[in-house]
Amino acid sequence: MNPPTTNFPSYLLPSVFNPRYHQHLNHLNDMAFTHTKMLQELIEKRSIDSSSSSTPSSPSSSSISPMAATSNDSIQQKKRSHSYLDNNNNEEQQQQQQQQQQQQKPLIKHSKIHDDDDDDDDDEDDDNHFNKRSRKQLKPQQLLKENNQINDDGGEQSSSEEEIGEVHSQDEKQNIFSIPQPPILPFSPHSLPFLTYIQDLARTNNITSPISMTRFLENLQKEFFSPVNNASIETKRIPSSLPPIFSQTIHHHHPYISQILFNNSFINHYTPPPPPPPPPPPPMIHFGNTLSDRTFPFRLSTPKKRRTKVTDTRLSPRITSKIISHEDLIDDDKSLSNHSFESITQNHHHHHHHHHQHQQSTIEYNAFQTILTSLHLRKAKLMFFYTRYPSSSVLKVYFPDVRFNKLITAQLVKWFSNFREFFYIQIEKYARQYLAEGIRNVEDLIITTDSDLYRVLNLHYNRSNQIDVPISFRDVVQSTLREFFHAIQQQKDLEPSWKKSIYKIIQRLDDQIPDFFKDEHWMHSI
DNA sequence: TTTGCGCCTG
DNA sequence: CAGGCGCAAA
Repeated sequence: MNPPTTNFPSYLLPSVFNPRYHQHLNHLNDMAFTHTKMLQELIEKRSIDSSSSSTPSSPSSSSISPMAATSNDSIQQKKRSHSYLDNNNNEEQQQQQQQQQQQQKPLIKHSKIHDDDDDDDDDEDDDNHFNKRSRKQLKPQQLLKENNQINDDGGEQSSSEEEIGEVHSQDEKQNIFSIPQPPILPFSPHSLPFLTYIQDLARTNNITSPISMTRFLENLQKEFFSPVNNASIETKRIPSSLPPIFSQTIHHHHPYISQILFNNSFINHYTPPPPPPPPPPPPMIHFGNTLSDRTFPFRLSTPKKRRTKVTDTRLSPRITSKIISHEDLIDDDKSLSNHSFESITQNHHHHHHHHHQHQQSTIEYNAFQTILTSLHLRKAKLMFFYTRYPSSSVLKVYFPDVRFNKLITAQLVKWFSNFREFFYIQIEKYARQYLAEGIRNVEDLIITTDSDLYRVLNLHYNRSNQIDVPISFRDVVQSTLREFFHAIQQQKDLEPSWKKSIYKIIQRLDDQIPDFFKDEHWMHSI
């Protein structure tokens, strides 16, 4: 099993031509620059500190409350029953009935005949849809049965276990010597905040003792690896052969550092990746050997249990199950910046008044949100007035205070998916309603800001009603309504995925999101 | 085989 | 809103 050095795996070749690959590389590049710089500074600082200041007196091994302070402010989950009138089959019967029972709804505009004003949420069953059958329209595929989901997980776990498994064989690197300095790396502008963030962290936490440094770096490491959006896939392929040029810096240092440095070179030179060696990953190795870290139980042998509930919002599409299997990666993704460093200080029995200071600085760090708050949710809802189908890149731009990782991105995407779902369901409901009322032409469907449909939508995406709903949204609603109306009228809804075409049309109606959405101050004002 | 998306459910 | 699931494009 000698690792071939010259020919790189063929499966990597096609990906080079993938646009996303370049995009990904760019991002990885930025990350690598930042990490390199940060870690170099940290290393310097550590060497200085550890040499000058003797080891801290109190090992304080016991009683580390890992993160007892997980706040669970759960976002209020309101459940509403979306009833769903689906009266496609017997149009005649229904029309008769419905007209009898609710012929009073005259036109689209100003149809607040609804006895009530308050029950915006559940007004969906105002009209009796006796035929409300389950939403599930039998898909043709369902004939294929679902008996085989056993094999499903079998392939999953096998596929991606080593996201960070590349740490290994530092022996190779140790053999080399004599390289002066790591290359000066261009500084990525948008990584600046993160860098300062780390610097502040180290400074504020008074990283003077080796042990605290160790923990600091460990946390750092986890923080780095977890958020690597999409990057980990590539990263894990990076082989062990480390260019000599970096060896001095990293030699006898934490594997992560060498990894970062190597990534850097990899990205910079676009070196074709050598074959991926099967790295038996010791996920986290102690930082030096002189340290008394043998004693600290931090999380070297955590039993890897999957977290049941995270602080607040969380989501995991199927990928999560994979990621979670390496859970240490994302484990404290959300709480890391908040709690872990606090716990460090606490571990030293320094429950002093400094605590207050630490908390304050913690708040500052949160300039980089690692979780999505209810504020973000509201903001996302408002963005929905402009964009129904935001790309992930757009989301990144308009949530500058959020440090994106796979889960965050997935969660945001899921939010908009849910927004759309509600949006379309409401519109479909009204379309059927209007159709049942006897409206014939789509031209008669006119949405105003007073329309019930519009009001319902506005209520859900703009509760406080304190924001500016763009006029364009009205047009979108109207267009969507007409599309649904027309489709239903043409009995298109009997076809399997008849909504698909509508979605495509609506997708083109996305507007530009105003820039003030990027302003954090503005966000906090809503 | 791996992502992304839509549907459904709680 | 979040989790799960299945299909299908990549």
